[in-house]
Amino acid sequence: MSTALHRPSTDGPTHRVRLVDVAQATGLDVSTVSRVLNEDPHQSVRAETRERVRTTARRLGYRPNALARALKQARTGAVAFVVPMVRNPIWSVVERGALDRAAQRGCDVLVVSEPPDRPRAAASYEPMVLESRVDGLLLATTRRPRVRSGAALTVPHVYLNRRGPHPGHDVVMDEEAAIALWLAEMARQDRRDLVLLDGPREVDTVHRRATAAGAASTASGPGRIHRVRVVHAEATEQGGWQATWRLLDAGRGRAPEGIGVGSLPQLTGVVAALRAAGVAVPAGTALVSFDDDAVLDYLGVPVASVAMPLAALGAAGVDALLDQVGGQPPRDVLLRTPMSLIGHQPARPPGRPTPAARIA
Amino acid sequence: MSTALHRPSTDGPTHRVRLVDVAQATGLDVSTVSRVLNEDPHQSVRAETRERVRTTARRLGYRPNALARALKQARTGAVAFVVPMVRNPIWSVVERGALDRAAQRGCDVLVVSEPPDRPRAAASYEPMVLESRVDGLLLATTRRPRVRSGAALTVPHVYLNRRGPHPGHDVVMDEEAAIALWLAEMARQDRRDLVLLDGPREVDTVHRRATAAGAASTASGPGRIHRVRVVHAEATEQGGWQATWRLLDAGRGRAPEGIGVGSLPQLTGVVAALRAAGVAVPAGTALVSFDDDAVLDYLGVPVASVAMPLAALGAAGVDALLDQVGGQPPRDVLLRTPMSLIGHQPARPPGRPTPAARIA
DNA sequence: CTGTTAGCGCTTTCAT
DNA sequence: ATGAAAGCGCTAACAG
Repeated sequence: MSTALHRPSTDGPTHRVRLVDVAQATGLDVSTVSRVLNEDPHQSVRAETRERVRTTARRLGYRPNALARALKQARTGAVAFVVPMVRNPIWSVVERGALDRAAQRGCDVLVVSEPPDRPRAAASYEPMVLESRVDGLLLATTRRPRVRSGAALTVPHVYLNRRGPHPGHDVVMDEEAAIALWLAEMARQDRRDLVLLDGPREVDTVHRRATAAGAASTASGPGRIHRVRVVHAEATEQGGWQATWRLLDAGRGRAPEGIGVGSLPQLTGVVAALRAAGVAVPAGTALVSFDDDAVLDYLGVPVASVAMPLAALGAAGVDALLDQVGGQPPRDVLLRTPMSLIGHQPARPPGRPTPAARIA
Repeated sequence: MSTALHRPSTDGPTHRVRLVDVAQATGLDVSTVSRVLNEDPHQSVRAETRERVRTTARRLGYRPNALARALKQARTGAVAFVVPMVRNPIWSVVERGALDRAAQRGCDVLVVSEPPDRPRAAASYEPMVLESRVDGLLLATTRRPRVRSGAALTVPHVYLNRRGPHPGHDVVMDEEAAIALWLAEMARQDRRDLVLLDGPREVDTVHRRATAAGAASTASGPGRIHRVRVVHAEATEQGGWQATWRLLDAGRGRAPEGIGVGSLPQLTGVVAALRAAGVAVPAGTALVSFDDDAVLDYLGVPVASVAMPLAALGAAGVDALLDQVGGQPPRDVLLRTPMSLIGHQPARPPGRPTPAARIA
């Protein structure tokens, strides 16, 4: 009794409230209650009844059992988003875009993180669908899906930010345009000895950027880039650090006039190495990051970045996947969102005159 | 026919394989098949039958329907891990620890990311359990659970790395010990003017570190720290940057002898500010991070870090939660894993003599 | 050792 | 406008 005093009238349910409980409380049949609560379009229910059901359900704190509903409807209303568990912050932006779009479309997203040291084949996630845990797969696996890796997946799926072994399931951004943007800016600055420093070739985005950069390198001519070397390294601070030193050694201390960097952790390593080697940025070497992030303002040197449409990528992936789940034939998606090069100046001490103000 | 030629004999199922399909194929009853496949301890099934079932199930590619099983057993075998969607990489380590332990205990983890700009109350995740999506909640919400925020959750749950409004549900690390470790080292180096630069007070870990630091500050005496100021700022690069400049302004250019930094993004901002201000690290100001990460080797200056038992935290959270789900009474957990202070020297150019080698 | 049966909570067709 | 009943795929108590 003393405890009861402290409890609200809508008491925490010892056993969960089921549809039948609502039916009982209102004196109606479960089917009627179900129709009301699901706002069945074919319904013809008296407004008074409808109100009574709604009120009672709310009072009892009724929550539909997702399991039973999914079992009956043969659809879970959820998709899995397989994402590499990396320190690179870009994925949280993609995830955010996917979550928001999925919420709009009344669907849950289960994020499945894949440890990079234990990469799994895309097919190993198929059981999640076969076991009715989710309706489809949004695949951004660490390991690049190999063309010859056997049969296509038999469940609804989309490869996000990478191309799968078979056409019709890829949602990707325009990496070639990103490379072109970088090269155009370098050409404008009359920088001709360039390096693309990126992750392992096995990553599909890297592969596409490297191919685009290589093609640009061979297509020399008036006003064209003369030389773009592609360097692969681990997508870590250490990878960027070591690769930069290798470049400096190979150039006998002469740094490339421009480096495009494929990932944020690598960029940290590159900046550290150039600073340690005494290379001026951007005077000696101009840096461009293919990821955009708040940290770019705090590297101590000016860098530019290509702002890729990451949130749109996540949203497009959800759209493509849910369309497949809904029975539409799969299709490839190339995001053509216009991109731009963003300059990042090192942050300035607050409350102090900026250089511009000083001049004025 | 031409397509059939290219398909393996274990064809992709147009309709999923159910238990009844396996039963039919073996000529047995579904209950028998179920017993075999679940390795029912009470089972007494002929070894030959058992083998036949297993073989057939594998051949047909049978996968149990998780929905039906969970519905019947009134248990999903999954827990939700609510984690702030932040750029701080520590959470991926916690997550990893949780995932591994959950896998050991035959349980799935659904990661639910909470956008920091849309913080939600812990109670808003209760429906996930009431709707039978998961069996329990591992809560690392952005917003600190307030003591007066109403009734306790009625479902199995654990607050991870923060304390909840009611005792018995907290799994936390020893933040006080971390602060003590830092202060002891500063005392050893005879540094007496110290600052703890940390996140917003609303974050429980911050609250506990700030309290511990404040207590140490008042307890002065022979060999004790004389002064520890606590400064709160956003847990971003910008937060660390701005707070550092405020400190420098307040000290008329004199930097604190030591700064303890609560989060990695803040540390980046602090290092950038000290570099811009020309403060020598560690000679003028010694930096200690309460997060450990690979990036610490690439900041260009020596820093130390307190290695917190993050993976163990995730594992302990899963243990505590699954015990609750299993019917045991909830309990608080304080991780007493011994911690140590780790020194990070800036990375050195590869293939060049280290200072030690140069001396030798 | 194996089969029969009931039922988890819900949706949906059909009947009234 | 509402109720009755079947059934989603599985497990577990009970029969044989």
